Amino acid sequence: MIVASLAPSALVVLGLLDVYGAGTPYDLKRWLDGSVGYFWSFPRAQLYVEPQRLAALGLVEEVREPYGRRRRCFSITPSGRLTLREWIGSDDSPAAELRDPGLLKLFFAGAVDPASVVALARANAAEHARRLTTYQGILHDLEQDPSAAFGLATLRLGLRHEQIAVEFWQEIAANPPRAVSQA
Amino acid sequence: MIVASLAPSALVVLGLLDVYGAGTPYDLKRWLDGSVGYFWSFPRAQLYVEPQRLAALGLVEEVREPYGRRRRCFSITPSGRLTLREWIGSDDSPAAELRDPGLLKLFFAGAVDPASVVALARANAAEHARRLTTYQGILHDLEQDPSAAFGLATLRLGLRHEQIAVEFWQEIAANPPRAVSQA
DNA sequence: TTCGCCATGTAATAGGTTACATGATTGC
DNA sequence: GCAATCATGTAACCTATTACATGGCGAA
Repeated sequence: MIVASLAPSALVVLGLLDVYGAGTPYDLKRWLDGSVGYFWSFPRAQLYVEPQRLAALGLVEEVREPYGRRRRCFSITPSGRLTLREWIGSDDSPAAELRDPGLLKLFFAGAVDPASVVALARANAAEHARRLTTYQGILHDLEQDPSAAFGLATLRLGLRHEQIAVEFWQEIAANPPRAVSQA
Repeated sequence: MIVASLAPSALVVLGLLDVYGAGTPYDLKRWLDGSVGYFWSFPRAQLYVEPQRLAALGLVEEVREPYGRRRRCFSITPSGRLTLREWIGSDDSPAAELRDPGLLKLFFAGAVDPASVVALARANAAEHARRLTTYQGILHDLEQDPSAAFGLATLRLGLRHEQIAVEFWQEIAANPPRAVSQA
């Protein structure tokens, strides 16, 4: 049950190597930024450390260029594939979390003036609209690609999510909540 | 610009003390679990460490029971209130992230058998349905409370979000994606 | 009055983030 | 051949999480 000891970011690395094939930390970064990074990001430095941890566990294999840059190139091992599938099949699953700083601000916005609330809402509406546009672009690309069925599925949830976020913040901007202190 | 040096969880603590008043780490835990914890959680131990960091910065004040349990009770200072408002008004805002382990699994599920995908989808649909019910209960409570306008607003986004998540996973369960490998 | 749960705290560790430092490539 | 950008790596620091250890309090 090695899977229990792995943090989500480790599984992300494993999954990326499984889906996209072998790659350097920089490849991983690009793959991450263009896919799951939209809902589960972490900084680049992780992508140098994490594969080495996985290599120590035998879940990925490191091949280093013998000369020149001596770049590290990682690939998933059979044992790594097994672990990845074990994780996908396991019914352990921590609850999903939204992790939205804007929403956090809104929750605590009872004590700021309404104009600031409106500004907050407008900024968030714009940000989510931008994200929505990005997703529509990706949708267009992925629809061409029959091997991208799973990426497409996750993207569709992202799209709906951004749509309701845009609506939500527009409503807040149009009609900001007013805290009425209890008498 | 002290606000720039504060992690989101620090602001959460500050916000909770602002909204709910003075409290012990355990109070903070209960408040967190019943409100923003649904979309921005962290473990209890943080709630012992974080307030002390904030106290060192002068943003909260610690009063310790002189005898008995010698519990720490924290309250927000005027400087803390200022910082909180500064943060809410600031236009720095990292992008929202979904942080959904189930979605992560789905993204990488191209290589597992369809039955596992269906199981994953059913489990997630059930989990989100449960969460939806929880939110509806909270909605019922908050609607009575005129001072809860901002909590109510964030809750409404949570509700819509859970609704689309339930629909999404039901659709996946009914019609799981099939990866067609490229020829 | 003792058992069990709620509450409280801390220490050690693992994980994530920032910051620094430098090396290759490509376009001009 | 030089500048700009892309790419690579590491180390220090800070944050978050787990694990441990204990204390009080209420119900049987």
